[in-house]
Amino acid sequence: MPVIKRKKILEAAATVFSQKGFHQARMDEIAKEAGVAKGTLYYNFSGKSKLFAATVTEGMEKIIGQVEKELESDLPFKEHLRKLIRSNLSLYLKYSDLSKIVFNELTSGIDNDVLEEIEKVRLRYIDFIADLLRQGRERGYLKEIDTRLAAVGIVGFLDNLCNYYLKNHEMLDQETLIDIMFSILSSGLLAHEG
Amino acid sequence: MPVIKRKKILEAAATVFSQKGFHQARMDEIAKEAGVAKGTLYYNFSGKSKLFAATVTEGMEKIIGQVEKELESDLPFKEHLRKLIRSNLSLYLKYSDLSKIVFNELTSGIDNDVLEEIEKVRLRYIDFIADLLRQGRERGYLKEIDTRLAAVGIVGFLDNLCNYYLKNHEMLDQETLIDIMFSILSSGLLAHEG
Amino acid sequence: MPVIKRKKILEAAATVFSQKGFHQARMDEIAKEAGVAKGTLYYNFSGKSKLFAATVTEGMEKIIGQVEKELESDLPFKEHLRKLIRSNLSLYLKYSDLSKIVFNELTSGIDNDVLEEIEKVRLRYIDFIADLLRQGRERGYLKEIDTRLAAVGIVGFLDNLCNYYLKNHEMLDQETLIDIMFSILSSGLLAHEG
Amino acid sequence: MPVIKRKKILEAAATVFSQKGFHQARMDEIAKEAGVAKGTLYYNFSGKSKLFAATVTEGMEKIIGQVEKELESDLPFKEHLRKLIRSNLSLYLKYSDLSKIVFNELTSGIDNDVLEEIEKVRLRYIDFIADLLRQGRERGYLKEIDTRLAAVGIVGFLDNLCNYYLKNHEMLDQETLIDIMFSILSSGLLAHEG
DNA sequence: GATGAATGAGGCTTCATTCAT
DNA sequence: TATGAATGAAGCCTCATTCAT
Repeated sequence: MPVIKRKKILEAAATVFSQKGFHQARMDEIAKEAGVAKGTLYYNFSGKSKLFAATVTEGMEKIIGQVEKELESDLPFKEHLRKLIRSNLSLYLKYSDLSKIVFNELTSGIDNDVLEEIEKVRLRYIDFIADLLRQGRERGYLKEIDTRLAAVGIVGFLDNLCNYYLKNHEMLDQETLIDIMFSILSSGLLAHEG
Repeated sequence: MPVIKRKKILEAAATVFSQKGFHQARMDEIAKEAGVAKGTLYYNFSGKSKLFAATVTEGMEKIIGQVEKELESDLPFKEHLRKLIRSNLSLYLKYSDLSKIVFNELTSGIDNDVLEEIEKVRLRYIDFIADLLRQGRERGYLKEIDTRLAAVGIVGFLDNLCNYYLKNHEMLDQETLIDIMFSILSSGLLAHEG
Repeated sequence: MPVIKRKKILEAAATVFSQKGFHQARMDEIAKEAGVAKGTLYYNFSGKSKLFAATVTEGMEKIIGQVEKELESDLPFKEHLRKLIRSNLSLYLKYSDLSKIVFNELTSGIDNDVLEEIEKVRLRYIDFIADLLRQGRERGYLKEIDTRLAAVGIVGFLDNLCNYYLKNHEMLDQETLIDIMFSILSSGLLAHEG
Repeated sequence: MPVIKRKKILEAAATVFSQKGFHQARMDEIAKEAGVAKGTLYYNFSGKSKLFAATVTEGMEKIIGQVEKELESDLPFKEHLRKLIRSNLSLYLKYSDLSKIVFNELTSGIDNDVLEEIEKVRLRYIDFIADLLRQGRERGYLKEIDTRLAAVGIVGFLDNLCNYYLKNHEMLDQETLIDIMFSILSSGLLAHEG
């Protein structure tokens, strides 16, 4: 009920989980970060796994929602693609904590049902992109390829590069990065197709 | 000296680490899997982190070596790219244990020097690909792009798709997957360039 | 807060540490002796070394406090000296556990900061005695000697004899022992000085 | 048989045991210090405890022998006492390693038979001093006191001060220390006896 | 005689979870 | 609702000892 306290906890959890990863994150630390007693975590969430699941899903839902919103407009497909890349990058940087969890913390040792829940969020994002591609394909802008597979590849491609940028941002201009990502994804690596 | 015992341990470690992840892997289990006493692990490696590091680096060196060997021939660049994709996939499937570690287990909580060692292996692979691209670019087959960045993106792209294939291989033909990966990487998503 | 539980733990620790010494004392055994779970030890003290330090310092503070109290009165110096000897003996016997630790367990292998803390308590006792001597010297009852050094010697003298008495008390009357200790310390070994 | 190897091991053991104490000394380290393989320790001594016992007893026998030799002459008792003090100090400083063991490492956790063996050496030294005193007493130089008890006290007195000197030798002249020790032991603390 | 790789019992410590208040 | 003291299972690691060579 006290939605504020729940939010405080989830924010603290996001911070700690992303800094330490699931297994290294300590309930103690999350409680301290949230400014509540450890018991309170258990009063609001049934255990560590469930707190983790809530953190990830609620966080990701918010992010996906933002990407969707930013892509609502009715632009030509190429612009859509560029915008997706830009949004993905800026949100990755903004919520790098959460992103790292979703894309790197899928190791086992987490309750299976929790893992599945997280996988579901991942898939929601992939399907959202697949949908984007499908729309483009239906209008003829896109090759005739399996859009789900393409989306999987794109997410890996973007994720790896965003992560690389995060670690090396001093050596790399953001717009340049976006240009490169767009160039490869739209027309590939080869010098000229023909 | 008994290189065989060392190898047995590293193989067992690769199995367990990839199944459980670093933090959930138990030294007990690795010892049992290797058929040695727990103390033997510590006699040969100074601790869990170091065993992990050895597992990953020695394993990856082997894999990278294999990819390099398979790509030694003097094919046209497009064929080289296709071969890279094919090798990457087959080795990913063959050594999926190790691959999962390197690409997913870079969470914190591992000794920093170990993490750096692993990162070094990752970079070796990326630089190997970047080199491949540079050769292609120098002969004019490739766009004028930052080859390091392209390599980072490609690795993420391939890794995500290989991993997806691993989980869904019943729904997907291997050659089809290779075709799609090649198509996107070589000429992008767009229907026609120009 | 539950000062009672803390006290229970410290008492159990004093017992076990003095019976087994620092390195041979087992946290398991201390917990059992205290009637708490092993985790409770760690909830109240950050580790074995810190528990040891607390046991020693808190125990010794109490003992030193008692000696000081018993010597508060304004007796002539010779009576003071005799009283010191008597108090030292009776407290050594009463808290032989603790005494053995402080005077015999200063071996290495204990955290250095803990060793220093213990050394500090030892010095407090030595300085207390040195002070006693200084007062006597100022009033002319005592030789003109370095009181700190004398105190160090006295403590060793008393400690060794108390310990000897502890092991051989059936062969030795307590008052006789006090007389001997007093005799040597006050007028030395020689038959007649002059 | 190879008395040289045995000696090398015992010297290494003395070094390591005195630096680390019995429980913290590692057989590995002793072997390394001695320049032999670990198995060789077990080939020559049946275990850690026995090696410790041999180290202490053989070492102490040597030291006691030296003190006895230095006191062989037929000096007046007072000179004898002063010489004892001087020898005790110089040997303590020379073999501080061993001394620390004998006087501080009598914690339990060592095999009981080994402890008894060490205690026996301690007593030999105490009895040697008691003998010295008895001779003096018989010639009328000494008070009519229990010489065994006096010896126990003297050993504690000297040991504590030697140890103090060892830690604070920069602040203290050796001859001054000997004077003080002699003064207190011979004529006590009081200003004038009468 | 000598070696050192291998062992495994046993220690310290962590931390998710519980529950009386 | 909220707390935080208490728990104890479980993990990493050490090291004296053994034994095949």
